[in-house]
Amino acid sequence: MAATIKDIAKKTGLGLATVSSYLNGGNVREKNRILIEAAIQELHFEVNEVARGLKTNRTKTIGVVIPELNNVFCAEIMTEIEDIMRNHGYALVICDCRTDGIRECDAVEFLYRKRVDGLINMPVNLDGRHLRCFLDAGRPIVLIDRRLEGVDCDCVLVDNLEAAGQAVRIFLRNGHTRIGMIGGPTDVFTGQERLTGYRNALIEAGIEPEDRLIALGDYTIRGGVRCMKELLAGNPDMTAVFVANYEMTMGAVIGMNEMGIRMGEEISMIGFDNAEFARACNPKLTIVSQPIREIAWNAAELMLERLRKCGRRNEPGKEPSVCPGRVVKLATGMLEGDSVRNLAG
Amino acid sequence: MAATIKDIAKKTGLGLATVSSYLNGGNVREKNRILIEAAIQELHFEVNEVARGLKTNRTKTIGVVIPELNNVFCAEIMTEIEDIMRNHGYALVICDCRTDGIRECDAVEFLYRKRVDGLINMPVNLDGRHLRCFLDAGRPIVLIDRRLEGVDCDCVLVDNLEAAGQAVRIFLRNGHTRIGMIGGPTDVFTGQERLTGYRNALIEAGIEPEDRLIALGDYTIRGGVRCMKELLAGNPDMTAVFVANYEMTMGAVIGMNEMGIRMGEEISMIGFDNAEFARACNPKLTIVSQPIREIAWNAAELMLERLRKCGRRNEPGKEPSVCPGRVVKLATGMLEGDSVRNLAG
DNA sequence: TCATGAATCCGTAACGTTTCGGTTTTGCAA
DNA sequence: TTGCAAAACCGAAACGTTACGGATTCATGA
Repeated sequence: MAATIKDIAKKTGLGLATVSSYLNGGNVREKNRILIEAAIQELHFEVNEVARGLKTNRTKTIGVVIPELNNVFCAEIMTEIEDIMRNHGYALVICDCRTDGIRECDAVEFLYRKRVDGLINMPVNLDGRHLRCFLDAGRPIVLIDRRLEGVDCDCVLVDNLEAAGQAVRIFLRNGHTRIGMIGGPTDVFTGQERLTGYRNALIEAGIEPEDRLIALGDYTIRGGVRCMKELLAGNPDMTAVFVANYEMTMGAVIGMNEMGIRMGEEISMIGFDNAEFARACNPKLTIVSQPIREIAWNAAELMLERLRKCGRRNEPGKEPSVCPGRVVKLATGMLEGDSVRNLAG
Repeated sequence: MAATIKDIAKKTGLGLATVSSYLNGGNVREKNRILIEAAIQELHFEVNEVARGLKTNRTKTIGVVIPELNNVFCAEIMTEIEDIMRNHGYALVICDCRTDGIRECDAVEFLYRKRVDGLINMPVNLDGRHLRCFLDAGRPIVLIDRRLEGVDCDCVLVDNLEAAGQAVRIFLRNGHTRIGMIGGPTDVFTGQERLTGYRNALIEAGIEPEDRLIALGDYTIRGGVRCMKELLAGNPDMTAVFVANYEMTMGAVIGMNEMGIRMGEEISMIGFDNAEFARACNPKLTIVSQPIREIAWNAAELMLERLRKCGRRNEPGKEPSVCPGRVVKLATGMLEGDSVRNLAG
């Protein structure tokens, strides 16, 4: 039914190879170019990417495994990456592993079998075992948001230490000293880093971090609610709380609401991510904002670069990706609202 | 490098066709089955889906075009659909068109060229012109959330009239009569329907809908803020507002906050979608909730059914998808919070 | 043991590209 | 005009699978 390269070769009287060469940007004599283009028009020819893929061993497709599509941070990054990659002819196959290690393994394996050219992953598993197949095959991997020890690949992170530090210092500047934190799981990279950043900033200011002021959740709304209630119950003297991700920020707000405590008056608060939610809070919530666009741009760029240099079937001799993994670390921002009370004023 | 079907044919001494038959669930003698399985183990063989795709003219991939990934409603549906489709061996290529008609066309064309087996679309364009290529090729389409006049394909909707009606009747039951509405664009299917539902419910209760109580936004947060402020400024007697999608609900809450008006006291409110946001509001927001799981399940099931019956290359004679488009309409729920004040009490 | 139908098996020809190597054509200087 | 390198062209052989039609094998009953 659909026209093939053969048809247009026949129609133009040219050879297969010439047409193919034209399609791939090769040089073709002017009059032949016109001939070919006319034939393509007339027969509505479009190259069969599958056949091409079989021959070139590239699918022009890249896989993505993320913990939760239904999560503004992930979704926003995906939107941006998808845009960039599609402009370069790459389709994005997105797999949501629901923050489950097993599902993550399954997803990676699925994508491997689908022969995606590369993998972008916001990892849930702590070791890189689930990435083995891509690593072994020399297909490029870019990690986002979380680093993985012992896995040599590109990686885009934010400066979590500094993000938490900034938040704590805002509290300090406004006269707060009993500053609580709702942190993430200590076995998650960002959870660790943000907690460390909080601790360091306190110590720098001469304040000894206290365990009773730290509640660790699991990055879920439910966890945020629980943590906030715990902190409130256990620390009547606490005046401020820093929350280390978006879901728990929402949870913390819910928790305060349910306890009948007014944010920004009785308890000051700094949350994380999602400017929209922050604006919707009353009073407006101060948050750490992550540079979504930059994260996405860097991830896409790292991936595209790898794809450009390596990946052909018969790479002559040398291993393709001997170039070691690069790490990009980006700065976060602070979106100031009215949720931090000045104790001096 | 990687083992092919030929290798395992050679290893086992069997023919190509026999191995292929085994791989596709055909019957093979017990001893050969064992032979083949051993060879597959030993050579780490896995079928090349691209080659298979070339031969069968199926990519086991389906395309999705949505207006906004960064939108809880879309994202949640995608998560569910992805899960189901992947369990059936289908990869999801998701394209975000950012609520832009041109981008939507581009995305559909991109997916068509990528030769996805089917298309799931939450359409932005009003006519179905962007779907032409899939329609002509007889590749299945499933629309979500919005119907398209004149396009014959499967479609999963919710009962928007009833959703809006329920909201209005809750207000009425609590003694409200001056009920405002923040609606979507009238050229968007759901926008139309929800507005009609609101109007009908009022008329049914003997109240004449008034234009001054209706503000139309563009389904964005910004729009929600603007509409809420407009309504508040123009209608000092208004006691309740129904908001017709999630983003505008968030906007409306922001708007009220910024005007210093307490939700559930001065103004009662019913929003849309996203139970999490509703819980985070103070007081808890009453919302219309859409049956995400059911929407996703139905869309996936409709798609899978089409894929099962049609699509092979040389369908003998008959057009594959003569079976006309089916429309599934699902009921919404109501998640009651404390944002509707009883004027009688 | 033989015939017989059913169940398996097999070789080969596609599917639509790219690529290898060799051949023809072109443009240009002599 | 001729010579010659460079540019453009070409056919055929892959890439790894499926599917057709015919060949082989099997179990079974006479």
